[in-house]
Amino acid sequence: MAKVDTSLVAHLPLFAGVTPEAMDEILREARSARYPKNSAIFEQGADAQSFFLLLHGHVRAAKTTPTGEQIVVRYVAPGETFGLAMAIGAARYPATAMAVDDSVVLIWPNSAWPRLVERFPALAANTLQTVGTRLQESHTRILEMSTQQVEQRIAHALLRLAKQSGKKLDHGIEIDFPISRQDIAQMTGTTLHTVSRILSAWESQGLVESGRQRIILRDPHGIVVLAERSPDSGAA
Amino acid sequence: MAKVDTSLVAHLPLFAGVTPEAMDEILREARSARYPKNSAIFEQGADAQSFFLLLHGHVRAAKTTPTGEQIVVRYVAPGETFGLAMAIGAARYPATAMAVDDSVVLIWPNSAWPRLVERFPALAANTLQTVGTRLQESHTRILEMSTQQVEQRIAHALLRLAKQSGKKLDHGIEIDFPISRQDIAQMTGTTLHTVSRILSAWESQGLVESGRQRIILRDPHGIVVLAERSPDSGAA
DNA sequence: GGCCGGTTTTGCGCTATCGCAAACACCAGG
DNA sequence: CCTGGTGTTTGCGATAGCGCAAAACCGGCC
Repeated sequence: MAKVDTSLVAHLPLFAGVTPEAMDEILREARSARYPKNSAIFEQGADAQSFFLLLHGHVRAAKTTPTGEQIVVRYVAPGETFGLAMAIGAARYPATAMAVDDSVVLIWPNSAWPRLVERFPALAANTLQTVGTRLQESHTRILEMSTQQVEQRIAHALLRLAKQSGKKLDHGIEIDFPISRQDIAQMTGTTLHTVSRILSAWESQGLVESGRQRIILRDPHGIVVLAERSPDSGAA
Repeated sequence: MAKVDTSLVAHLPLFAGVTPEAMDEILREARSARYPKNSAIFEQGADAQSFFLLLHGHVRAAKTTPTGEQIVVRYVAPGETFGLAMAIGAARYPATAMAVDDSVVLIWPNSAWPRLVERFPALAANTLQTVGTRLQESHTRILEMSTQQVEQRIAHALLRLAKQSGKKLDHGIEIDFPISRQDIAQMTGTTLHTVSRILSAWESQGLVESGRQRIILRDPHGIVVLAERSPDSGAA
């Protein structure tokens, strides 16, 4: 089994307050694995047997309805945990995780969690913090879906993606993994058609530049303005 | 300070795995307080100084936008915790909590949390579980808002309220606290007008009976059917 | 270098739902 | 018993965004 370099992950929020020796012990329980682009890491409804820490790449967590519609729960960036089903008391994964880029993850068996938490209570506290933050983000998303129109929701979604996984360019910010109109629609509760229309409009205003599964925010500040615009103060 | 009876709260999920002596110690750090109907317990944005456990009554947690719109994050039922801002690493309350009925709560100062968690690690684990469950519920809500129409969302919302806080009647289930059309609108991302129209329609079909801040599900199963109906399979 | 499949764009009608406004009902208080 | 006020019902446009369908595009692969 590949040895994981402690220094690469010790600074992550998950391990705040954990000593280097403890890190060794924690990492000894993990194995690492590589998932190629577009491969599934786990499926919604499957027995939750492991939890994960993303080292490289990007992972999309999506939830599917009985009728087949999907929403994107979130995009996982390097350094973030995912698949914490058992930590929160679920026997099955509530969503599907798929690598949207070639990705490398650390994998712990669920059985290790109770032992780790007992030896390193900071892990539970850190995880609680993380999950709490995600809960708040979910509430914010609900608030947006309830009170804002599609254009504003898309603006917020892109800004968040840019902050989380944006690559600074000379002029603008590029979202650093492949993302389609459909994906954005599934993040904002709309359809790919509407997303396409809005991005086209933005492109003609010089706010963004985009193509096949690729988006560059050319005028982030202009998009912030859009995002905060009240529903009626529309354009001419 | 009023002494809290251990036996009343020891069975709650929050205290799973905590010994009776430990319970004493935990409860010694709390005080209890009574909030009359329609009084605020804490306000969104205020310094988070305490966390809460609801003993009696019902509390509404709501989030407000800069422009004044509100959504209901959740209704808190007896036995549930709320205002856990600090446990999840927030310095300020992300929502406003208001008693919708005369309510009694236990209050711990935030400063007690680190100490309690250190002495009773089960608390952190239990809280993680709770927060995780709420996170999943939030995702479900986002999924519903993204994929279902208003009527189905209202159906789901009422069914959840009935499960959480329903009082069984001879014929039907009554939601056991005052709730307005506006409240339901704020739970489902619609307007009180639309809620009113839909409830009126349901009433004429004998599915519900409702009045001023009062709702009785007369045919819960019929509402389940509505909730699960696919978007197009509409009525005649 | 041409072909294939997924992605994006765009037109067009449709409708669920909003938004406003007015009329009502009901409970609480005096 | 009357009255004020909050919550509810309902009518009637207005419209944002959906849904379908078709065409254009783009990139990688053979």
